[in-house]
Amino acid sequence: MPEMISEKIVARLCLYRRVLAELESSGISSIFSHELAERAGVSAAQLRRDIMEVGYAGSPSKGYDISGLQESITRFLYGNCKGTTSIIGIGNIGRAILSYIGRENFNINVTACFDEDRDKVGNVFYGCRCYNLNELSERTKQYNITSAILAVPETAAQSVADKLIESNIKGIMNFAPVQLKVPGDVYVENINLGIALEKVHYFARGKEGIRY
Amino acid sequence: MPEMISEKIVARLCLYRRVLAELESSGISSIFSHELAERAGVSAAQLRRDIMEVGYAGSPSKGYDISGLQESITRFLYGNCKGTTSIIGIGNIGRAILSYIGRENFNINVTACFDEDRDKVGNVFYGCRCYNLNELSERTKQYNITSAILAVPETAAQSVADKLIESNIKGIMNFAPVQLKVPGDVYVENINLGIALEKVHYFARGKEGIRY
DNA sequence: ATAACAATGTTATTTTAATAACAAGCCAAT
DNA sequence: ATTGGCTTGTTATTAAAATAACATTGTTAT
Repeated sequence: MPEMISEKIVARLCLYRRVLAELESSGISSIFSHELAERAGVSAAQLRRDIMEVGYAGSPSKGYDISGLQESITRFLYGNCKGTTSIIGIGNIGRAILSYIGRENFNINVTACFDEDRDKVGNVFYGCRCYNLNELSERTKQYNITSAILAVPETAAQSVADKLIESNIKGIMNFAPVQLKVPGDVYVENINLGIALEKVHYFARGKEGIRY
Repeated sequence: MPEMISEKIVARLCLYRRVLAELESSGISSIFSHELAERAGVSAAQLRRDIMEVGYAGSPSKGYDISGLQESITRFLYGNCKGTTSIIGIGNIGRAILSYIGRENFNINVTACFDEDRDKVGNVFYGCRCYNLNELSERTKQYNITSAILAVPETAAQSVADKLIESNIKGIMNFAPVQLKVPGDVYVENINLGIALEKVHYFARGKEGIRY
């Protein structure tokens, strides 16, 4: 990957890829920028500018070839390597995301999951074996896992993150409402559902000047 | 609320409020902008600019009064009305967020939840009674609910959203990977966990030029 | 063949967000 | 008392993102 691209563009490329996959399975073979843009909920200009980044060329008459563009975006996002990740903490959120990822196809495989609850260790959740948390480093290296989904309680988040980083993980999807301290080469995506809900409430109240 | 503020600022204000609540419960009474900023993971300049929006004034010598600032942000975000929301779909994600919201205190109360599974209807999940989905409009109006958490399967998302809008809901937190079509006065916050995971994978791979 | 059209790829402009800069204010130390 | 060194609140600057504009290209119809 030559140079890094902005988070927003990456997120939208993932979105386009998903829309393209749906379109492909419905039998369409090509699509114009404005149509694809509408389905993705973005403007046509923005979509074209994003696709410029991956370097795929459509045709002025046919638009974009769906399978070709899809493949091109996939190569851009994933290169040669397929994704391997793990989930730490098989509580409500851990299980929710596991069921979600298992169902859909993201080119990302949840290779292992971890918990310290003895009732969970050894079981298989949605096709994914649960290991004891104290095997975290060992298994992470063994399976060459490079990112992790952190779904442990707030109090444990930083110490587990530290172990992950020791095990050479470079990306963390963090569900704990804590600002993790990580080295500069580790990417953290914070998912804070509480804050998202507060946002919804704020704009539900205020949009269009509605008062109650 | 005089005029609308950007989504990003709102999200950060929610974050500050949470950090302030933690600080308050640990007995500290005032804090400087750079300290609060560090705990929230933002720059001091940005924090001060954000706080400017809510119109709270700190002191150059003491910094911000923690309870005062907290109260001020709360009033800005919530006004006089406390939040009432509902969850539609008590599957894995629905339960996860319900347990999450129940545990923490966001000034937002999950007043009702809905599902069409007869085994769930009538039960109480994390303190929240589950109603039949066909009572959605009725209950939403009855309890004066103004936002909703949409955690139903992709295929049902749009039709449920339509019912919500009919019931006068103005904010939706949408977990379904679909671009909902809603009127302009309805705010939608899309939570797409699959895309978030793909982002993590991309940056885990690319940051600092690491290749494998 | 060629003119007209429509969509692309890319550059230019505008808008928005983040950073930095700095005057004003307050306290402590002298 | 007054200077110095902090902070804050706000304005100015820079950077980033989104939008719009447009020249180019390929296709279709005449």
